[in-house]
Amino acid sequence: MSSIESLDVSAEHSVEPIRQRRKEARPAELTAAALALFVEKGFAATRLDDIAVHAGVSKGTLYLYFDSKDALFKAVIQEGVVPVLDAADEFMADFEGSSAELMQNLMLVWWQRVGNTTLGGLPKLMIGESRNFPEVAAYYHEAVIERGRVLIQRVLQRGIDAGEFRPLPVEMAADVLFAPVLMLAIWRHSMDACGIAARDPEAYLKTHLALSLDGLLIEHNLPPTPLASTKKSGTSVKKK
Amino acid sequence: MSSIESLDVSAEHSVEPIRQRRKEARPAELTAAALALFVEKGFAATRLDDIAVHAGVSKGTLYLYFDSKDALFKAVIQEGVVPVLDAADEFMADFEGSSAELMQNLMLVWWQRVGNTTLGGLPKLMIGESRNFPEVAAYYHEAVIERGRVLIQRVLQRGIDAGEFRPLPVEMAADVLFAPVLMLAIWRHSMDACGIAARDPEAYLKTHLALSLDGLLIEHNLPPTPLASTKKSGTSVKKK
Amino acid sequence: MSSIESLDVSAEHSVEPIRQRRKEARPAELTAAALALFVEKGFAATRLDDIAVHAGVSKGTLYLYFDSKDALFKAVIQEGVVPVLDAADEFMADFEGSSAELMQNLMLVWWQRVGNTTLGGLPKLMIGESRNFPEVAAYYHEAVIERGRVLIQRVLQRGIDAGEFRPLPVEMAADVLFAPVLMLAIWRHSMDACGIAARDPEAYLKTHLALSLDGLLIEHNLPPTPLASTKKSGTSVKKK
Amino acid sequence: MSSIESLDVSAEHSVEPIRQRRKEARPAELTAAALALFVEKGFAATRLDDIAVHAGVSKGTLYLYFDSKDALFKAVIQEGVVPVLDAADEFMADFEGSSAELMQNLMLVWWQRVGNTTLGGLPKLMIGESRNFPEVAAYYHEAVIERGRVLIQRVLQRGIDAGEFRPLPVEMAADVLFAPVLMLAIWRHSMDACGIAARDPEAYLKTHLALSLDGLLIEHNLPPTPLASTKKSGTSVKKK
DNA sequence: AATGAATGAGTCTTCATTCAT
DNA sequence: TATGAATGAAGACTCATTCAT
Repeated sequence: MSSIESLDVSAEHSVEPIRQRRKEARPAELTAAALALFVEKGFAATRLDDIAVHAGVSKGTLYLYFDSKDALFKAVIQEGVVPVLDAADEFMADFEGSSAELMQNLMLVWWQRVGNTTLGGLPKLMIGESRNFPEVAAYYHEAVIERGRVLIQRVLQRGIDAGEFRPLPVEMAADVLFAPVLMLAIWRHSMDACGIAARDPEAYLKTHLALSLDGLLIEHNLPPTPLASTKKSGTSVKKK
Repeated sequence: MSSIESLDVSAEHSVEPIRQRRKEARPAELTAAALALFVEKGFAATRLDDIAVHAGVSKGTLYLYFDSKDALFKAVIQEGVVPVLDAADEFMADFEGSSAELMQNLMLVWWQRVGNTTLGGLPKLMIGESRNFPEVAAYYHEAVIERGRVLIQRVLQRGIDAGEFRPLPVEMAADVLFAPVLMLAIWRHSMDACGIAARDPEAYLKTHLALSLDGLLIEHNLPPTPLASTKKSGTSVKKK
Repeated sequence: MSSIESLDVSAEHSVEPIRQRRKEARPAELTAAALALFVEKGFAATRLDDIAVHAGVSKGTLYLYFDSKDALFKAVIQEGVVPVLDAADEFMADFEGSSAELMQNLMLVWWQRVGNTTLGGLPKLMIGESRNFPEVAAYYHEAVIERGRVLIQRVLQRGIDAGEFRPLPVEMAADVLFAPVLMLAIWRHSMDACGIAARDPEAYLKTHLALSLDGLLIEHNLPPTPLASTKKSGTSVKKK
Repeated sequence: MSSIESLDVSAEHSVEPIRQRRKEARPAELTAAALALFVEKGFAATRLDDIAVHAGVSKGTLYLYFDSKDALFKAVIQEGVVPVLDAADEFMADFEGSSAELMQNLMLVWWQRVGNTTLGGLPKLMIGESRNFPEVAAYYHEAVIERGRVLIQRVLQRGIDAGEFRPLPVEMAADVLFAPVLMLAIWRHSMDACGIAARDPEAYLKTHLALSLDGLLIEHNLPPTPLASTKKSGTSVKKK
């Protein structure tokens, strides 16, 4: 289901002798180099030569591990996806505390463990290449995006069920809430990288959370009905 | 200052013979075709041949109007930026009503006039190519991003001054607030275009606005102090 | 006999109204511009665009007078050849004086009227393009080179017959004698034109004539037999 | 000073495995093929494809050794210059005999070792391309032409000092004396190559030498003053 | 397993040539 | 007659891919 055409690049985490360790590490070194360059220049503009140099091997060596440039791209995504999934699973196992805190932790942790790492380039990469690699995009969507969405949706539902959050269309709200965090990661690998600095990430995230939790308005005039049905409530008329 | 090398692509809408009309319209036709393909495939993966076919001209014709593929890219951004600036200027001239309504209008109008049009692809394009075209990125940043930011910041400040919005670090908040709208446009030209549908844009924006205005929490415990210092919220009851 | 394929570019020297004068002058203006650029850059490296600009017309106009770039080249050679032939015919009609003076005049006049003018570029041009335009080369050879050779040969024979010059294989000697003059013209359009100055032309020619007439040696030990049969005489052993 | 950008084409004739031998020989094979075609068609009219075929490699291989067509041209000149310099140095080391014989040897050897070989095409090539490659022309001038000139000048001076040659402006005379030899090489690669045969080289050179040494005139009337002032000669009788 | 020389299909770019006006 | 916009075949150059070592 969630496997691209060729999953033969899967990393088998067996316990082999030390001498083999290096050999086994090779593919990961290659995909790491490829990821960095794909994120920087885009898939088409990245030369295999550069990747090889970046990884400290010869160009021919790439073909010992990957059938083609396309296959390398797929492997890059695949390898990048795995740790994200691991991190996601690890999370939310048994969190005690308010849903607001949970939400806050979720975002901060994502930023620290994913967004602010090399993997933070994946969203930019997939955004740029999804139309050129629809199958990979589908895989990424299913394996990462959808899972991430569900995760946030669960947090939202948790808050709603606990009477902490207002009733909301969780599917929509989840996307809206994650967008600023995604943009932070995207920015870091685009504008940011060419001298146009973004806001301070920590403060940015803090603002995002505060805004999301409390909203802009000082005086709220919220109806008890769920948001989905409140057509005109968004621009609620204040008493003035 | 904020103009790339050649700004001579200005379209003077004089009343000339039909054949001249065509000649003058050519560059715009070419950049339109180029924009569509650059957004779809990325700069490097787009062949000039395809652009030419898309525009209904021969390959050589492109070189009558643009010195190189790079120059064409720059022109695409430049041409795309102009209408956005025009729309921005036109906006916020004299709006009567609450700042919340103003904010809502701003986003809806941007979506209808920019995000949901061909120009909506520009953010995706610039995100993907900024590191390959730093000067163009700088121009785009200055001419579009910064102006857009300031616009939102002004709306926020307007609301704060009127006692409608809570005091906020407007610079941060502006970026946070625009991120979901940007992501909507980005999504439309990436995942969306390869079958992975996003949420319904209208509903998505509505949720975003509702969330931004009222926040997630049912019970707000907001201190009168600026947002940056509000750490542990979520327990006490708002006056209502 | 001495016509290239298409001789339809021949200039008809009729006496037409002034308004036509311009029209008639066109081809000559075009070939003049072409000659200058062909000599400067070579045939292949010269763009018709440049020629048109140089001649102050549009590119399309060239095709009103010449069928193709090749045809233009042929016309350039043809036009260049005519005045040279005229000058040659005019010369040597009835010269009174020593053959040495005649030879001297021949060379000086050629330099002044041909070598040192725009036409002086023809040798360089033909040398560079002869293998790409064998027919043109053949025409040029027959119409110019061979006639020039014969001219010099006649001067030599005149001197020999008058007992002024030693008996020599006139065919060989003619070529040898004209080589330095040709090199002077060639140099002027190659090295000379890029800052590497040749010797002063006048002094150079003077040296050439003196050398040709009197030779290097102080003490000559010439046998009365013609040069062709004097195998070892060139390195005549001086008594010492 | 007199080296173009890259002089790293030096061929180190070490004793390496066969495959390495080939790798090292490649650049020379490529420049050899390029020289042949550049001389034949000129730089602009020669296609890299043809050079590749001529050298028995693929088009891409050329780019393994040379950055561009221009770089290949430079290398061709550079490689061609080296053996000429070597031959020149080797020459005139310790020659015993008359200066006339020395001059004769110089010309014959040049013809046999340079003019009549592939390298004989260099003059034609440089004449045709000097204005398109001024820096290369400057290098060629300094490294080859100027050195050749000096060589001949030294021979002339040697003869003058020994009382064998008349006092002459050696700089002028050297150029004049070498011109016919150069023309012989130029001719061989231009007219000659398209069916218009030149004179027999050996006989041509012999005539050149005889003429240069003894002059045309039977009766010399040479004043003891330097050649530059001998205007009207040809009447009085030499002592014998 | 690793290399890097060699390949050639693919892309950008140029420019001789055409043609509607 | 003259123009210059448009064309497309041709050529320089790149780079993913192969393969002998």
